[in-house]
Amino acid sequence: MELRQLRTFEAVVRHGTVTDAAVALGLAPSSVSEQIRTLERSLEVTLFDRGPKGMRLTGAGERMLTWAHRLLSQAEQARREVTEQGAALRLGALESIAATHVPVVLARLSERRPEIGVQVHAEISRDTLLDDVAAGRLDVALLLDNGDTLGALGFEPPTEPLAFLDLAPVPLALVAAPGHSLSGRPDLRPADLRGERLLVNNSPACSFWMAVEQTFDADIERVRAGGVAVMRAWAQQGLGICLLPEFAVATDLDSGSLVRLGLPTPALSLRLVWRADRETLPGLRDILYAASS
Amino acid sequence: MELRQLRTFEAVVRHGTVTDAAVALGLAPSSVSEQIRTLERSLEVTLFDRGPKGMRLTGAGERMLTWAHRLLSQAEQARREVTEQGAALRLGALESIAATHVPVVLARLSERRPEIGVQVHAEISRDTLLDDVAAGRLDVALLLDNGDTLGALGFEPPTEPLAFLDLAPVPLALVAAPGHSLSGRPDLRPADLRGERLLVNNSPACSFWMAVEQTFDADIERVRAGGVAVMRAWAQQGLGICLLPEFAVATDLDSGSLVRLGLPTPALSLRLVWRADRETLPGLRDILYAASS
DNA sequence: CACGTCCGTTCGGAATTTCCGAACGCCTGC
DNA sequence: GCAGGCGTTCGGAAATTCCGAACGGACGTG
Repeated sequence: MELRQLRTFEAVVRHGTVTDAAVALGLAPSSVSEQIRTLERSLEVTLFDRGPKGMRLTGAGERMLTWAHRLLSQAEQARREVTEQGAALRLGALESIAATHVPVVLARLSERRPEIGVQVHAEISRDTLLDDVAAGRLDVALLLDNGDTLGALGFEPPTEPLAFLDLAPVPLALVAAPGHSLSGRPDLRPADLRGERLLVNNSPACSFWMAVEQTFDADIERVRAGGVAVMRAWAQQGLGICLLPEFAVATDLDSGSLVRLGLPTPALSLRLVWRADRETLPGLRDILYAASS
Repeated sequence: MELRQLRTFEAVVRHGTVTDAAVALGLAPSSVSEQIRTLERSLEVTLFDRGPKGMRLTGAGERMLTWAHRLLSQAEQARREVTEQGAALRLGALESIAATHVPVVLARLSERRPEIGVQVHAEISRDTLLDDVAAGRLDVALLLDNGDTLGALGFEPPTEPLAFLDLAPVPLALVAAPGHSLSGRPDLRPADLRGERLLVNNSPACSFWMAVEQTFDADIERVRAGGVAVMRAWAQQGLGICLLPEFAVATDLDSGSLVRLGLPTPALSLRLVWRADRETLPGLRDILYAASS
């Protein structure tokens, strides 16, 4: 598997046919066809269903496309960073918060120290994120945690010395469909939820799931929904209740399509993490200063 | 910039010299040197300071190393995710043979290629089974047929190009109750059965019924029994004769509760079917090899 | 139903890339 | 001064990539 094949693969997906992709790539269709075949053989999977109207992705092809985008994008980022001599600070964030919280941090930093360049990397896995920080591949990471120690939410940080600073609280809300039997009751206790179905997302490693484990006993039924959007939708339809960050459900709470249940929930913190021995890194103290409230 | 160059680059960093990296990579030092030079030219940066003791990273090289690790690691993650989830071969079989023949095929495959995962789907209808193969929802199907072409038994295969391999014969036996007037007579002809009642099962689409149609004239009375078990029971009680796979009546023949009539019967074959254009499917050739006698 | 068009694939051959081995220059240590 | 170890250059071999021609399949049109 080489980047050249991924570019070809991605071009076939984008253009829909080997023939059009070949035109776009400046290659003959047979060359494109052969590259795809070679890639499939090296991976030992079929990436496309061939049809008279062109190429349709298989399930494996869908998964490959996600990776192809990422790898090609990062290869281009690599090229840019390596060739430009600017030492931008490399900030990693989980995809779950990259869209919502990273722009706020960047805006604040840009306002106070506009000369500091920041390069953002979205990661799927917190472990990978922290490993990248520990190994020096990222300068800082932005993630959700709570408590006084790194990992108090329930995950195991790497053994390398990591320091952190909490930038902002991230309140959570336990929400349910309008008219839910528990809505309107203040001072709920976890025991009051006995018999409820608690929607959780895909992964026990997710911050929200960990927050659920901090809040509720194991005997409350967990139902795996997909991501945050699915959880919200199911909650709206009365299929269960769920614990989500307030920012994710603020609109629904305002419009009445969801109601907040009166159970105290743990707050998460937006936490910046870096290697403790890297505080001499140019710009790090600046970002710490600039990014905090 | 290609992944192969990044692997070479990373090896030079790890081993410290072009010469040692070449040994590790199984290449000549000149090949390694040229790959590094080519990479540097494509990025338009110098990645190493050359010295008498080997290669030392420049600043750009340090930055490149971070990316090289990430890209190579993610390429490997991509490979694993794309191939693993697709690795299970989807095998469909009719329920009528799922219990009797599929375990044999799976056991044989597991013995020879234990790393190939198979996901079994039992189907009720052969048409559905073959449609699933034609449409790519199943990788292979296991069914009963005979003759040199798909469908020679009497069914109509889909129009998509399907290939097949016969794995094993499935002999049939024409059986009747002990003491039947035709028992003990060798060299029976179909005409000898005039006046007999021929037990058949529920569906003309069933392989056994189709085998009956291949063997007997339409003027021999058909009596619909239920499934194989019901047919066997009725034959034992002298309610008719029936044509069943030997494996289904072996015990009765041994114990004498049924007797075999001396009429040559067509043999069925246990047939593996797949899309002809899917032979690049990982594991398919392996399963073809492993599953055949 | 025949034909034309568009699709992807195969295959032999040409073009290009990669690799190799030999030769070389540079630097260091003895 | 010399030997050893390093990386580089270069001509040639080997491997890979690409091309064009030919083919078969599917679909749409008359």
